Amino acid sequence: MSQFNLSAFEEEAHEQWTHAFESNPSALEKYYLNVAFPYPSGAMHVGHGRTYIVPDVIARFWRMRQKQVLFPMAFHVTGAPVVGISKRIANKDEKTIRLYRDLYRVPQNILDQFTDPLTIVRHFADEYQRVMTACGLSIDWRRRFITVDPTYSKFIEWQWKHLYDAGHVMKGAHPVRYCTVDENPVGDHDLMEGDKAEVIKFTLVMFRFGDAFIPCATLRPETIHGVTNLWANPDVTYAKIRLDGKPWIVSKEAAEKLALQDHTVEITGEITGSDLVGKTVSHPLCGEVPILPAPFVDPDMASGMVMSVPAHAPFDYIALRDLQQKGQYTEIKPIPLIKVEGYGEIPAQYAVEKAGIQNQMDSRMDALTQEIYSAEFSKGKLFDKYGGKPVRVAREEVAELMQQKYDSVVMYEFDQRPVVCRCGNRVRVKILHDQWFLKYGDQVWKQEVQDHVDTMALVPPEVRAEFDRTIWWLKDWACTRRVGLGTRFPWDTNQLIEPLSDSTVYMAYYTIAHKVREIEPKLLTPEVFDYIFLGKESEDLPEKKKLDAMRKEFLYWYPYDFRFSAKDLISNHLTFQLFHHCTVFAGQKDKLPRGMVVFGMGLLNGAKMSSSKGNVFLLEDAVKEFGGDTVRMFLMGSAEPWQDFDWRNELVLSTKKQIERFYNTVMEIKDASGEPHDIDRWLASRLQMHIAKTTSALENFQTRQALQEAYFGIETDLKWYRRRLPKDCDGSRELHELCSVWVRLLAPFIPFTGEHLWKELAGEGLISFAPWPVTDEKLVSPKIELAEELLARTVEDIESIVKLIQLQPKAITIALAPEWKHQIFRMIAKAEDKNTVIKEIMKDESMRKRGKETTDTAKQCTTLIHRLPPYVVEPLVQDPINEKAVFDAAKAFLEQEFGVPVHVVMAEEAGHVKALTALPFKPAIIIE
RNA sequence: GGGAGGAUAGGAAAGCUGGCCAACUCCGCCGGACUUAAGAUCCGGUCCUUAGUGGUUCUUGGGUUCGAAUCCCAAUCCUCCCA
Repeated sequence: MSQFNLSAFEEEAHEQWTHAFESNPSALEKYYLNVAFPYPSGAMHVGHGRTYIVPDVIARFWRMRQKQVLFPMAFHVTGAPVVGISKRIANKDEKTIRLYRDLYRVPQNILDQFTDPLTIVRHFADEYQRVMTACGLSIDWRRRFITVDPTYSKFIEWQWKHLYDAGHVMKGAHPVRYCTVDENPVGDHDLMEGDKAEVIKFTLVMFRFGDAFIPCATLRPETIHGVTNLWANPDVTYAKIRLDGKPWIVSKEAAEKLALQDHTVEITGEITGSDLVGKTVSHPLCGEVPILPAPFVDPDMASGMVMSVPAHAPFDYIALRDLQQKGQYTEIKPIPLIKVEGYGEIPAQYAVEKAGIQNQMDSRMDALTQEIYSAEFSKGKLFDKYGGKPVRVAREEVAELMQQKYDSVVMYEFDQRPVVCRCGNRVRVKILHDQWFLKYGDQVWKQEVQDHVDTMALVPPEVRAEFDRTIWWLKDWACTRRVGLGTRFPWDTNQLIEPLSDSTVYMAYYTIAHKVREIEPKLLTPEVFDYIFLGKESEDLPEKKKLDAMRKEFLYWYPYDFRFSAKDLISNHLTFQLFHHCTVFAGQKDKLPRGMVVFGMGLLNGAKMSSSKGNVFLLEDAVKEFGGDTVRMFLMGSAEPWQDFDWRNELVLSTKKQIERFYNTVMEIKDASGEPHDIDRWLASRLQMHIAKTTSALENFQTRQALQEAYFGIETDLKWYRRRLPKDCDGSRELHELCSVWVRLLAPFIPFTGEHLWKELAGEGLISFAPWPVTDEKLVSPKIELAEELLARTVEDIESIVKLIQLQPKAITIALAPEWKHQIFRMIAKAEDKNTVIKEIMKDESMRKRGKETTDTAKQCTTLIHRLPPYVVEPLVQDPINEKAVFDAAKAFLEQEFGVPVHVVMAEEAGHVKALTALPFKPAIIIE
């Protein structure tokens, strides 16, 4: 008998699988599923494993259900990250090199070539394919592509033409990080410092100083009425400028920044901070306020001038208090204008005093500012005299008003500093005007998507709410970039299509990916794709024969049936692709996606997997160490796909033992040749149920549930079966059929072991294509199962009693309930009104004669019926079993189990008080 | 801060259209059988208690109900997305 040797099985299977999963249109019904393709910038870890193994299990399942299954894979290489990686490697960045050399184990000679970004993604794309294959993924690799293939770019151009024609692509202005030395926008990877910094939008409130404006930057324009003064840094020399022709006073840094943000700036002079201090400016809405000195004012923050709202800003409150404690400006009082529960009259004062903050240098100031900011934003309301609106509403409205009527302008600034370019220069915010957007904000477009989502199958159902929300929350999306790999933007070839935007309809491209390569890219005009995907005829189409073949593929496969992805992509990619499908296939509802399955995230030993933190376990290592089947079965069995899952090496080991146990069991019993016994009928009946349950679980993507049934369910039954076999009897020859079913049910999960066992069982062809087991109704026998359940429950009861009394039993008597108790049981179980059922029973003379005995039994039966599962009670009512026959038949078994004589008697004949407690389905047990 | 989803015994995880629930299943651990032994396998146990029973449980605190892990409210914590 051949030994369990997973790696040998894997080798065997791989040989037979080469090209086996290449899938072409056929007479069979199709099933097309796909996964969000990977960005191959590093090695695969076990978290990736599950993302691709789940769809593979589903693919294998439907393939065995005799569908024509398409499971393709490609690689997403568009975007900037690898460009950054290659630069860092070129710059000999230690951290990056360590990651690639030590964690991902890239050989030095290849690492040396990683200064070219394409080399990185090509290397890891190959590695992905190798590891995916090692995991047994049944992918049609002919269709593999990467997103910078020239043919793919042509496809993207076609797709974008449709978006553009539909009016969904538009040009606009957009603030970006910008390096004034490189004269280029700056991506994450180009930053030396400040990669977390975000661009935020300030409103500049204009105070009038003589004929000039002094702009103060604020995130809280709604507090304008609470301004008591301005702050200027007395140690700073400010610039007098003409901004768009108007005189302004700002910091020198601000002058430089504003010039990048759509303003013409001309420096006309200087004025020191100390010259400003003590002067007054006129408030845009009301009266005059003074300029006070404040060393904390940073000239490099926004305009370099700050408006002070001491009632609501802790910094302003403290700065003012400090001055007043020196006896200065004592006439200034904070002006509260926002009411917020739990913060007293003057929130900033309340919070500062409650925290016991002494001065501006206190380290808690930032947190306190954030706290007030949040509290007021979420719960605050303006005083009635200022409109009485909630802060979150008023903020927008006031900002709008200030811009419309009071000369306010918007200024963009980073939320943290410094932000420094790799070249060493400071990065600024610049407004670019040739930025292109996808108008996801378009209400009509949203509605189209919503209408379609309503018809889609979403798994698990809970994610529907998140899709719905995302559709309506999406705003216009900046869809072009200047740096990275990708397809050139057709309407501005200096720019590239942004990575999330170029991978939205590629599921359609898969259908033709292997054939479109045969055509020269330059021939792939939009008309060509219009023909392939939309059936639009036009003159002079090249290579018509090939196009027809592709058209045929597309029509056969599309739309896809299910797309699989982790849940983090719901709010971008998964929703984007629906927007794009709705436009590209406008008017062809039958080409829109049918369903999606959304996964949970992966953990490693309870912590988040993260390559940068080194908390990863490479999938390849896992496969080598434990075997492909083991990795698959562990990942599928520990949680359902949509749950987060945790990988723990010590748990995986026991999964391997389980596979081995399965293998050994099958090898042991497959050639059994005994005559069938009664218990074989039970086993066959149970098997039908497991087939049905496994099937329905897989139809619903419940991999764990399916394994539960297919593996443990059958294993448990087999144990009982073998226990129940008469002494010295081997299993019957019917076990061969059970093995055949069992191996097929598990084949989607453990295909390597599956293929090997299939051969051992003399199965035809590859198990990967063998027909999925179907239930045979003829073999289903609820009655046999029920009888067996009665026996098993009784055995359990006997065991628990034997254990409790701690005596060595000499004999066991099983006393069965008399027929009249069965009658009561049935009447109660059937009765709709439990209150009158006793009366009903008492109508019977023979029952009445028994008196209290009857009522007691009725009570006990009521309790018992409650305790028994419906699947037991129901058949007992419909078609009672003959308990005597069951136990008589099992007498030998029971004696063998307990090693003492077993007597089966009717309760009346037992002559023992305990016997009187016998109930239907619950015989009395007397142990001597 | 906004949104979506979670929290179940040592670990993972089912149940969650209210009564089949002391709560499926797997792992771990403990005991027994087999074995020279280990491993594997099989049997049993694994909240407390007990002739097959009863008690206290499903993050915490309230509520609805004859009855709640399951429904409602609040709090705490976790995950993902956006800000």
